[in-house]
Amino acid sequence: MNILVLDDEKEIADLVEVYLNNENYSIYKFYKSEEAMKCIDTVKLDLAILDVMIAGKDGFEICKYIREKELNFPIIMLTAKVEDKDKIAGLTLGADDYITKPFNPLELVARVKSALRRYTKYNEKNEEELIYIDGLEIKRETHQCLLYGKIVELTPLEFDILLYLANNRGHVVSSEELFERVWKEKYLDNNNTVMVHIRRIREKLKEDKRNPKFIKTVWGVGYKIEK
Amino acid sequence: MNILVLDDEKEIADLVEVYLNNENYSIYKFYKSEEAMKCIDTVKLDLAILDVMIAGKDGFEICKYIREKELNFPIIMLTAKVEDKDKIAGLTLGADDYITKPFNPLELVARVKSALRRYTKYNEKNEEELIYIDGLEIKRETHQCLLYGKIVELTPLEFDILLYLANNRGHVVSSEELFERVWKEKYLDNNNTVMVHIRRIREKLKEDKRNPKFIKTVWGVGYKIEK
DNA sequence: GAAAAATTTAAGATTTTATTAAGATTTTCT
DNA sequence: AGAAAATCTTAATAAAATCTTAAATTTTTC
Repeated sequence: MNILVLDDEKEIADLVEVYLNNENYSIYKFYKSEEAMKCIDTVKLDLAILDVMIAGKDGFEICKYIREKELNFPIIMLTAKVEDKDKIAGLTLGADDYITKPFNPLELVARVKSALRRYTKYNEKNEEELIYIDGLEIKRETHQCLLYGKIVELTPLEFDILLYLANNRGHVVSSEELFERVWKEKYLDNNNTVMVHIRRIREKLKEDKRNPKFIKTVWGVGYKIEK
Repeated sequence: MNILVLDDEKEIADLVEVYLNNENYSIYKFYKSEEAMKCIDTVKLDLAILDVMIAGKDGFEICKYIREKELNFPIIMLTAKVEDKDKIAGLTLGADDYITKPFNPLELVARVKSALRRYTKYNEKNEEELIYIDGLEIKRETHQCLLYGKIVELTPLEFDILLYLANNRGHVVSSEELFERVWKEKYLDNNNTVMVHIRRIREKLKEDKRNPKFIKTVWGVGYKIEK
């Protein structure tokens, strides 16, 4: 697997290289966007990790450039931690995933693997634009959710939580994992906000309290949606 | 759990020590990086808390040194308050988490716990996905257990116990070992809680009381699952 | 058959999850 | 910008499930 890494902070690019090399990926590492562009044109890449803020062409532009060549190419963006989530959302538009600095290298590795898996899967079948689970439709693109054909109005966080569970159906997801994936922040103790959201989602999905059909509780572990 | 604390501000190192001691961690506290390095070489540590700015070798270098020895070792960095978040990103590179001074000691404790949790989880990851024993399926990821294709509802401790026995199938495991591995606490005398759990597992696995098929009693020694 | 070890039982303690509602924050609308 | 509406977080309480304990019982060993 060939992975492009672009970051003008040398330390970060180097670190990423070390960790990904360790997983036996081939790394094409650049500190300047011009060089990266050249690489994009000449090498058969499998994934790109781009710093959003970079001199010259920024990550966003490069992302666009790659997407023009291949629509579903997996791209992970690196961003500095910013309070304004919308700003991040805007900047990382078009990326498959983004990671805020400073990040745990292991998390990066995990996400790289996940993005590659998704990509491979996509090229085999069609990446699930629409998830259908027993009467429940979740449309990723339009951020819509239908229950037996009727629209269920979910708030943004509710939608993200449901989507994450649905994407991982068959697996148990802990509150901690859910929080860190959806909120993209560290989970600290005594935080039952995930639980409250789960409750609201269940309510909106008209779940039977005693025996929920979609989101099941796995005691002591987390939540899951059955396969 | 052994935790290394390195900060040249004596007050801070001492404060961290007090709070972590209170959580029953063993603290190796140093004000100078040279001494800390010696400790790293000689003690089996579980986590390191490093001040970024420190005379001699700085936190970043020590971090690198530790990572060379063990790639995924959990490291938390302490940094002075800096406006530029990118700068922090660079400085704390390679750490799993960072905390800016001044910090709330309770938050530090929470982050320490979180980092240790993640580390333990990571180390558990590289085990068998699915264990199949003569009609019994144990799925680690989904925390599910099937008996002849039918779901057996196990509680968290029950699942962990069964998994431990299954991972060590062919070997006899004493109650004491089971307790210390599953509960991660010291086993004290007159403690038959393991036994009670074994009983409930056997019940759920529909074991023949006289001649259990899965979990066998090895008299005077412990329990085992045949290979 | 007696002693040691293992099992069973069930009640009370503890932990985890669910619910609720109020207050804080963010977004939308004018 | 300011008000209104929607959304999110927090904290307190309730409910449910699980875990521990201790005593009574059975099984195994010698």
